[in-house]
Amino acid sequence: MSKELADIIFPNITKTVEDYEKIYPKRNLPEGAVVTRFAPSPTGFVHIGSLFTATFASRFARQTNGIYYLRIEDTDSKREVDNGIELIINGLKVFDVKFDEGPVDENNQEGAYGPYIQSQRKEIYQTYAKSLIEKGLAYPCFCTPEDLDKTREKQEKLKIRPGYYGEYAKCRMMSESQMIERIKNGENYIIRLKSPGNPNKKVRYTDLIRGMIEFPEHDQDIVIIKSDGLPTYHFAHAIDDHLMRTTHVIRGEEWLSSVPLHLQLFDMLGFETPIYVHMPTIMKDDNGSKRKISKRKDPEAAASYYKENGIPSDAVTDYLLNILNSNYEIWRKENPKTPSTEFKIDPAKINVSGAMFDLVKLADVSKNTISNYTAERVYEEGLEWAKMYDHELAKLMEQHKDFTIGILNIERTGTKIRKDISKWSDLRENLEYLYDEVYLNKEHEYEWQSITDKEEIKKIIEEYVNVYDENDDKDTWFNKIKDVCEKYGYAREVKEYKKNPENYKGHVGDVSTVIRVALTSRRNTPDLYEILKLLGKERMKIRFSLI
RNA sequence: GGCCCAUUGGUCAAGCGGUUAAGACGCGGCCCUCUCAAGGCCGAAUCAUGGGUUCGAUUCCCGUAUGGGUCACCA
Repeated sequence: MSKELADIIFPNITKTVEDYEKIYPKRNLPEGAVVTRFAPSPTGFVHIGSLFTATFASRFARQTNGIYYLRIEDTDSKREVDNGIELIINGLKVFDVKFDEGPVDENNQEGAYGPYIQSQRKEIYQTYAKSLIEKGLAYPCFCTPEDLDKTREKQEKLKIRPGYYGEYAKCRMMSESQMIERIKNGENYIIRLKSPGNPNKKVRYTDLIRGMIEFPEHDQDIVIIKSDGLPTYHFAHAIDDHLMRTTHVIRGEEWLSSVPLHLQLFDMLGFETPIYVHMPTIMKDDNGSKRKISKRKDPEAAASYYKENGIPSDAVTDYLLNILNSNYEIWRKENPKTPSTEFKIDPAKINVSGAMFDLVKLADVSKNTISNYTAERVYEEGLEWAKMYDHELAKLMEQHKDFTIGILNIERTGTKIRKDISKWSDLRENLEYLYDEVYLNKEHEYEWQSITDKEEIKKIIEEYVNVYDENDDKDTWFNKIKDVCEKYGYAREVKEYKKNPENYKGHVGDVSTVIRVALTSRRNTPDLYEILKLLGKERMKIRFSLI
């Protein structure tokens, strides 16, 4: 019936929808396998919310032995960026999100359901658009942007729902011969869907996370093919997800309200509808009010922020998993060293309302993550970070590799693990004062505590130098400090001092602090015995001589 | 504004008609301890609100408020 019109609009389309059904057959996958995808615009920027969604989607596919693929949605040429595809792939790889199919770099793609770049699928979309026109389910629209603005203004004035529908869908009413004539005259046009929806009727669908949702039917004649011949998101979504045999459409909550349209599209195209999964939006606390975490205002909205700030990607993943399924935290506590991929995500446990992104909590998660690393791993990852963001530190770490690993290994083995690093940028504070070239070339403010008298300090130090032996074991070492205490009128035990404070000038803690501060100029350090052993007696003496 | 979604401590949240309303982060205190970090113990702090339904509502229903999303030839 509308074959003539369809042929005039798409004269070069020779394949049919049946051809494509054959080219992209149903996937042969085990029962329950989830086929899903990551479908970004190639802006190169990976948003924390996208990472959240991708983390869930990739694991969900993996745990069902399904497929996770990448599809690039580049139907808006205005938004593209150089190397956009690689930036996305690499940006996600860092967080252990990998694809089974899709583009692998700017020029290559893998998988049997491609091309996976929408701009390369123009003919496919047009084939389906042509078929819709043939069936009288779509039509060309000649309205200019100005025309559209005018109707919108009119609708706003009248306080009625804006849009291209009902009596406002002017071109829908046009006769076919008139359409053909205007096309032949060379007028510009786009293709619109002839929506059969009735807004007084309801559509229902069940979201995997949200349960049943009811909407009025969609009745707008939305654009499916733009004037550049490329499809709009909605049209491409229906066709691609059908042809790529997607079982689950996992995407951000912002798409929720277009579900009625998508359902309609699948129906008109004769496709089976996928299962929809709308992920909650990650929010940000902005002076007491809640808002969507934003690329423009919040640096932490970029997935790359965490790398720059020295937060291990494992920690970010752990935190994200934490807001994804709150039972993850308990699992993690019971399985501190198991790869997080072993955790079975339950989509039903995903919270519907968007979580406020909490950098403080992230720091805690990260602290635990790092505490489970070996000293070597801390060294390697820390160095990798420092090479990018703290060159001076990187140089020191490289020059003193074994020494640095030694420091990092203090209180890292056994049952009582030290947890004082939550990000690689903490490393400078933790290491710097132990490198001689930094320490020896600096004026120091000594943070003496209870014993502040210079003469007394010198006396203690001198005596300590006399008794210290690098070969002592920890007990012997500590007993020698206690001997110094006794000699100068300090209690050997803190408890003893607390019982009879009038009998002593102080206790072993005070004396230890003197040694610690004389050695490092600071009050807080890891285990003194270990530090002394790493530094050795000679360097100890040099440091003491500075006070 | 229309439509849709949500609402348990400051934050993440368990809960799914009867509970002293878990747990984690953060905060405060104590303990442990050579300092700090950690760890242990304790504490302050929560069911937005008004109606129903019910013997009984945090839980079910309706309204209100608040927050969020969405209404393009952007995705």
